[in-house]
Amino acid sequence: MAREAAPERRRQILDAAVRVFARQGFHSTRVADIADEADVAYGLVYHYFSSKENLLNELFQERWSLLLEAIDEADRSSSTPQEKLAVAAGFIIDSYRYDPELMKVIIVDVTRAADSFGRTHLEQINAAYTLIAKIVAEGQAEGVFRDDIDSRFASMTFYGAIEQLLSGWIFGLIPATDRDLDEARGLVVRTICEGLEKR
Amino acid sequence: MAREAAPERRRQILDAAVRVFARQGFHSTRVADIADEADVAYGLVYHYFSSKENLLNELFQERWSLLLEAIDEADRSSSTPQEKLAVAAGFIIDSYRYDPELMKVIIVDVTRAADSFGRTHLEQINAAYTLIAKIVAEGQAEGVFRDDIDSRFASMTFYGAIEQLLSGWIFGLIPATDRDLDEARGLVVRTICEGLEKR
DNA sequence: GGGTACCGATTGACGAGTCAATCAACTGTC
DNA sequence: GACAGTTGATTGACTCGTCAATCGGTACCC
Repeated sequence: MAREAAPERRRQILDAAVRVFARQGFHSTRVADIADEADVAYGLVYHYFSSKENLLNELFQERWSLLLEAIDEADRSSSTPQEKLAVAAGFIIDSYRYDPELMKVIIVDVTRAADSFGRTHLEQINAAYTLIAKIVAEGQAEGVFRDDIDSRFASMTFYGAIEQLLSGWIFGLIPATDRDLDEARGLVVRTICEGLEKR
Repeated sequence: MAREAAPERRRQILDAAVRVFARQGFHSTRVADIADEADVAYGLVYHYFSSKENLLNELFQERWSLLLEAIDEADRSSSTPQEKLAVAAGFIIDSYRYDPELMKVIIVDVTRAADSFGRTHLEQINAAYTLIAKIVAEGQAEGVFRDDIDSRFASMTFYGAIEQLLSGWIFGLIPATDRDLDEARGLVVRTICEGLEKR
């Protein structure tokens, strides 16, 4: 294998890891599988990453930090709380749209298994919930949202609804055409903000 | 170890498995850990169960079949769709209340990793979503629920919201006193049915 | 004595991580 | 512009711990 600039090789391995993790799940992928998928020698994986778990961490951090920024940005630049939530939901759904494999890995292997690895992930994950709770709380302060539902509680509900949609797409339980993804954003937000009942 | 009637021994091992799986996660528990926790010889585990995975399956089936029954029962015996959803939510929340360890195992190790094991679990899991969707669809047919939100979609949202609450409790991200659990049922249902907006 | 509960040492596979060797590209020197 | 020395990328065979599952056996009950 010809020499490459280090950053490219690193990326090549990360990308391969996403594909393999998505296909087999973290626990049943051998680092040999990753090396094969990346077309790289076994040992090289350890030249760039300290362990298999480290590889997963990098993937998670890379995407999750974008998510945190996006939610924060939504809070700062959108007007109504409904719109803020819509932007946040849109970002998550688009993350799935453009890199379903990465989102599958994050949801199935990280988000869920959050305490088998160190508590580091958990703090990051919780940060997202907290940002969403902040949006809800602001909506309540403005008098747009009812205040008999705890903002933290509402934030869990909102995030959970979205994550479940992704799970549905990931496991093939609900249709995931481009059109479905387009509609999903509005549907979650409407469900959570306006409710299922006729008004 | 004295001889026992087979069903008791079996139960003893299942109960131990729940505790260990909940503590360490499925992948990092050794069957020796389960045997120790159950105060039973290593080999006895294989006398009653064909594999470690089989043990997990049994635990899942045992609880999930009750869940399916409960939702079905809710649909048949409650009056309004809101109340049906409340009964379903209540069952899941109470499952956590009375056996948080089992629910942790089911959510963290089964529900999420649903396709690394055979597709069997997935069908069972999907059956629950389908039952909930049925309740929503009936509500729509009665004119109680709006019909511009697909029932299947609404069901994912509803279930996802509840599961996320359990996750929050499991990972210690939101308070889980008895009072919180009591309130949760009404809160999810109100959030999903009535929405966050002031009316 | 036949069947069932129970025991735990042993086996065999598997897979993460190591390491010594090789190789390709620079860097400076004359 | 060639040659030696240096650096760090790349290789993959090997080590070494781990663990699921097996198996040959004993104890007990009918």
